[in-house]
Amino acid sequence: MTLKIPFRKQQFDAREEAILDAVNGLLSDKGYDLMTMEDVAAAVGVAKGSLYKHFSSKEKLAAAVLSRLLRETLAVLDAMPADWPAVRKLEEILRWSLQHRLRGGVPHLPSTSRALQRSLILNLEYVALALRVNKRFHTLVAAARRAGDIAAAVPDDVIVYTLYSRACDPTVEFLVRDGKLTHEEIVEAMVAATFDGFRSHAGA
Amino acid sequence: MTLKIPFRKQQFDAREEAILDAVNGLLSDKGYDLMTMEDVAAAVGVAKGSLYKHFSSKEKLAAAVLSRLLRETLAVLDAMPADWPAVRKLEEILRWSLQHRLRGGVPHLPSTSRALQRSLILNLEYVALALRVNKRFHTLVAAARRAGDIAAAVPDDVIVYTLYSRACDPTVEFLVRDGKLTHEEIVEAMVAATFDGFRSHAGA
DNA sequence: GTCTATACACCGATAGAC
DNA sequence: GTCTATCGGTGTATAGAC
Repeated sequence: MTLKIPFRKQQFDAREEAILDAVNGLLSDKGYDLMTMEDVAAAVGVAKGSLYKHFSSKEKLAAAVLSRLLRETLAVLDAMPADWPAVRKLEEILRWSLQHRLRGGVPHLPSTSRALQRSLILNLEYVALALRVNKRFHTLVAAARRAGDIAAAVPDDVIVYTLYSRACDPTVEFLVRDGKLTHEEIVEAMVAATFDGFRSHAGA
Repeated sequence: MTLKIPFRKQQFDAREEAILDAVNGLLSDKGYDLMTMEDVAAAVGVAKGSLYKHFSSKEKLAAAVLSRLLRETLAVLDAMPADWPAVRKLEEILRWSLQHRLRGGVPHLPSTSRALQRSLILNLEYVALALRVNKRFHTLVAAARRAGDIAAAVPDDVIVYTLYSRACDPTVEFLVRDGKLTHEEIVEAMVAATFDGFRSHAGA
């Protein structure tokens, strides 16, 4: 059997990727509510109506982008050396999230828009991926706690949710806007603040 | 001279307060973009058009609510015992923010809506208040650092911005929704996570 | 000053020509 | 499958009666 892929199909897939990339940028820039289908069409360079031949709704479009992000996250987790301590893995996943966002990626949490949140719950693919990511995070936190690396005062749920929240923390935007710190310094400062806190632990 | 305030004026002011309270609730619930003037009118119990006799636009309305919140914040800062260490004051202001939000208050940061952000920059009263609050925060952080209570790895800006961000951290909503922790436990866990971090500092 | 009614703009989604 | 044109719905803000 021949595996040749028709040219038209290739072109279609390429355009679909371009659409996802455009939505990625717009989503991280203006957010879901303020992003219009016309914005997307203009960014890709096609007519508004044509978008609906690829994605049947604005919600499906956003879900596709966020699902892609979750798959990337799982891939990053899989690529981590098995001998790293769990707490190190948690640190690295936060570091990756922040770096990814500074490169123009979408944050994990779509919590900025109630409308988007509600539609995502109905999206089977997204929910399945989100559950897998969430399970991986919880497993890591539990392992880190068994190893004695996690503070007793901070419950597991707080840690996992905070990891998501940090990925869309507006602090990043403000620091970038100020321009006093490099992207790398921003990432390291936020990782340090998250894992070791504001307080100095030098003295007693 | 008589200081009697006309009845009509009292009624007008009372209604204005009611409007601000309604917007406060809606803003913390659906956010700026999804909140419509009809929502506000329905919550207050007046017609949509009547709102514009009090506030000339939706943006002014939101700015009024957020300005009121900033004034409250300044009042809380003023009410703190002068002999508290600066780091203690920072901790308390975060604690107050989280408690205030759990009681139904609006988060400080309008960072969820680009549209709101842009209009606030043009609002003189709001900007002036925001600058005052920001200055107070920076002064406290500088004092805490001089006292040796702040980690060297975390710049002042990161601390101040994070204090704002924490006040509207979606982690709070998720923890409330899960229902495993009481409001008080949520506040303490987040304060602990923010100031002492995830990592256990028990061992070496 | 509060109401009803409406002007005006925008957006998501669809229809139909090519 | 991509375009142009448009429908239906919604939201801010205003006009005008009372």
